[in-house]
Amino acid sequence: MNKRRYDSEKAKVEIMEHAVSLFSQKGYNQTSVGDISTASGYSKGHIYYHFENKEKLFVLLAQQTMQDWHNKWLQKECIYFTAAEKLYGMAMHVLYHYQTPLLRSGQELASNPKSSPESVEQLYNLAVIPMGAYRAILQEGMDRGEFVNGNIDEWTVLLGTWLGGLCQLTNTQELKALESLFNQAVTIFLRELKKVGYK
Amino acid sequence: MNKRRYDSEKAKVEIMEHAVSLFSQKGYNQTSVGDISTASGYSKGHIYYHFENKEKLFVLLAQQTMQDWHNKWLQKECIYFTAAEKLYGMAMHVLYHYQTPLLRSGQELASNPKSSPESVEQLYNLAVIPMGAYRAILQEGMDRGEFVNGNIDEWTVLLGTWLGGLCQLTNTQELKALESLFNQAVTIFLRELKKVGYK
DNA sequence: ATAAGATTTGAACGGTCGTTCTAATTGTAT
DNA sequence: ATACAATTAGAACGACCGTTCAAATCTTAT
Repeated sequence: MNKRRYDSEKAKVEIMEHAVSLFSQKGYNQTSVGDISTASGYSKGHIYYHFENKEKLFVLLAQQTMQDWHNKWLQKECIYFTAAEKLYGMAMHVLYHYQTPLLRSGQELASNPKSSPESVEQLYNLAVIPMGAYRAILQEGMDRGEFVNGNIDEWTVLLGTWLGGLCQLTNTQELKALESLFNQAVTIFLRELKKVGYK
Repeated sequence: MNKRRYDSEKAKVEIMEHAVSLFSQKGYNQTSVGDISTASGYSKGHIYYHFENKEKLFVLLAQQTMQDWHNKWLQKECIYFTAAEKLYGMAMHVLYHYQTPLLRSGQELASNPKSSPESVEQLYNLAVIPMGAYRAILQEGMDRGEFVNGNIDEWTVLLGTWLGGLCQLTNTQELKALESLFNQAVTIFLRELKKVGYK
């Protein structure tokens, strides 16, 4: 509104942005609250004014990031007609927008016995979001006869793990160079989904 | 030989065994030298008598584990005749003997800017071992006409990432329950490798 | 028996980190 | 102008961790 020297909400957002960046780059344990303080320009005390503790901050960021990813997909999904097209589109959406490094930090937190069980559960629950998105595409393909009928849960997991595995490559390679690999995976997977002439 | 109260080699082995277990369970950063000391029953100082530091100890364990895995595979490989059989066998070998949790700890170490570049490089070099094993099978299959010719590097990466992705499931599910999933992945992959009637 | 070397311990140090607390500063309503 | 609440800073703490070191204990060769 008016020019106020204090804008707590802006500070909060800035802290969160820098925290995401740091957690992604350095992992959960190696990112200290001091690091976030230095990067964002706000004091450590101020971070605790906005967030209960480091763990809760991270879980919030992970949830928000995953929701963002899913919302972006729902927005983009309608530009594709067939389920097969959606699979290729999803592969690119995963490649370019899935925040692999951040979610790997989540595994760090989850594997720490000192982490609160609630946080761990909340992080594990995040995995159902992409799986649900994959499953929806497969279901749609089966419903409209584009894909043969099969064990949809099994297919969902197979597709999810493959895309997840491919995502690990984003640590060491350029995204652009990985496009053909992601597409190739979808192509191979589609050959199974569209399998005809067998029974 | 004779009953000696001190057996340094035995102590070293015991320390390493407990360290592997702890690194696998809790990750690299969350496993302290004190933890290893308590679990193994030897003092912290004694650990430093055998190993230069925590980082070097971990790299050694990771290398040894990976070598073990590969050696076990080479031993087992000869019981399979066709390349396709080897792929199924490899999938089971990965499921039951690939030490996923330990290698994830390696990512923790590698993503820490304070880790020595040598250690990071040594850990990254470990990834070539399974990839080489996958590639050898694919090459053999193509050589003997079992698989169609194709981009072997691409196929190797696709197979490796898929198995790697599936391995993540070992954190939350029973190994036995994952067998069919691993087999299904190989089946789908084989359909591409054996593709006939297309061109 | 003794000396020299190998093995093992446990205390101690320096550093880092998550968190808390108090005080200072700023905004807003009176 | 004053009071009160919101915001921010920074010092301080208690805990933990990787590492070092000097001393104690044990083995082996003489």
